[in-house]
Amino acid sequence: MERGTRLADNAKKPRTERGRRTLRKLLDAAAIEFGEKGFHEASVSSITRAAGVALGSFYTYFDSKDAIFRALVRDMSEAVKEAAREGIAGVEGALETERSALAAFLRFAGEHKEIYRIIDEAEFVDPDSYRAHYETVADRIGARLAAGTEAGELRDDLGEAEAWAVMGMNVFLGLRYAIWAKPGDPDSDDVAARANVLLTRGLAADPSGTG
Amino acid sequence: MERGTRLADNAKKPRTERGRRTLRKLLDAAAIEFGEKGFHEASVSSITRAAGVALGSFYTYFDSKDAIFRALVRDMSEAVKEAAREGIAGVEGALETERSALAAFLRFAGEHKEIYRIIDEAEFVDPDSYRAHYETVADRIGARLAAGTEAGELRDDLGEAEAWAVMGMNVFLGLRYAIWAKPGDPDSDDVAARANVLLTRGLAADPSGTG
DNA sequence: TTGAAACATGAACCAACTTTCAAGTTTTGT
DNA sequence: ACAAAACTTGAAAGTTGGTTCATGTTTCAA
Repeated sequence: MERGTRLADNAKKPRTERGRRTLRKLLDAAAIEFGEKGFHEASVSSITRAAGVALGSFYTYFDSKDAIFRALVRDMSEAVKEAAREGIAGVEGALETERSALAAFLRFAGEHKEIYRIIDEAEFVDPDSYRAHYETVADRIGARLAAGTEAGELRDDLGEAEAWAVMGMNVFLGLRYAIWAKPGDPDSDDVAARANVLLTRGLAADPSGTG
Repeated sequence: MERGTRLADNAKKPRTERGRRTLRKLLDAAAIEFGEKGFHEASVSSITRAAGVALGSFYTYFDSKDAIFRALVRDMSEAVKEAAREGIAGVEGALETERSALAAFLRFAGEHKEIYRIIDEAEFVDPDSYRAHYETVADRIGARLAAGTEAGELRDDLGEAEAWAVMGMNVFLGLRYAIWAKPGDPDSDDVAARANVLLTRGLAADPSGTG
């Protein structure tokens, strides 16, 4: 999809430069407000106040509070996927690819904590987008796993379940180590490395060490 | 499952039998309403209507809409843990235990879809309970993994990250195969078995099969 | 039986928001 | 320069739904 168009589905496209600036200010303010307060606590007036725009102007660009939220969910969903895409560019090997994707996602989540909350709250405000987001991500992971199988690097009995398992692992490691990071926690690369050992060898002890 | 006692923290304890019946009706109705509509869409009056109780009676038992939601979150969090606990009772072996726990969780989630939504929405309505829920579950999984290490069955370098990874896997498999179940999907035992192979051996192809 | 406490009731109160609107200002094309 | 279109503005309309309250009924112990 083209660059500026993504958000335009629900937004009434501005026709002047001034309009584009105002729209951008509203979207940026909304991302922060929704991220900090959640959908219901954030108000249209708090968004326009933060954006430095009159309350009424909001409705020049969006039909409703729901509409701007939906626009943001789609935008953030794209941003997450883009971050992972960039994180694996040029990486060789299926397992290495998964490691890089997770490390990139963890870094991205740490820098954009609001994205987590916005996508999570979409479960209630915009269920279709929420579901579409995770199904799309799972499909992408599934495709990567299939490529790894094709290359002989991964087992040949992998499917949708494994893709969802990997995604869940990644999301919860992000929740714990990016969103709820504590002092002394391992960094993104450490966490990604540990997860990668799990994906590579599993949890079982080496057969040789059995006693 | 048995509710009532644990909830009394936020509930104003009824002193008569009639009071206990009314409280129970409100809690059961609230679980259904919150599960179907989410916190903000559900209203106190919809809850009392569903419970067959007058609007004003609600405030005889709860200080606010938030209070009854918090009571439910704690109750459901307990119920999830209890389901997993029952599912692993008497099971031998660390990997078998994880398999049984996941299978039990998947069955439970399928039968109580409202629990998923209520715990998810706690992220916004009652963040402390939300966090407490996942930290407690992760601790439990971590303890099981440590026991597996002690028994020589699991690797000796497992820690918090692996516990969160396992939890994330389980939660997302529940989302996909219990909450968003589709016709033709594998059943709980199949999904748990596939996840268990991942936990046991990982995703990598057998070295012998390399070509 | 009787009085006090517990409980039930639903209309009304009230605060918080979303959305609309009529009146102004700025931008753009000609 | 001029008019039409785009955009801005904030007060107020309109809604929604949580919470309160005065009044009535039921329960329970003495």
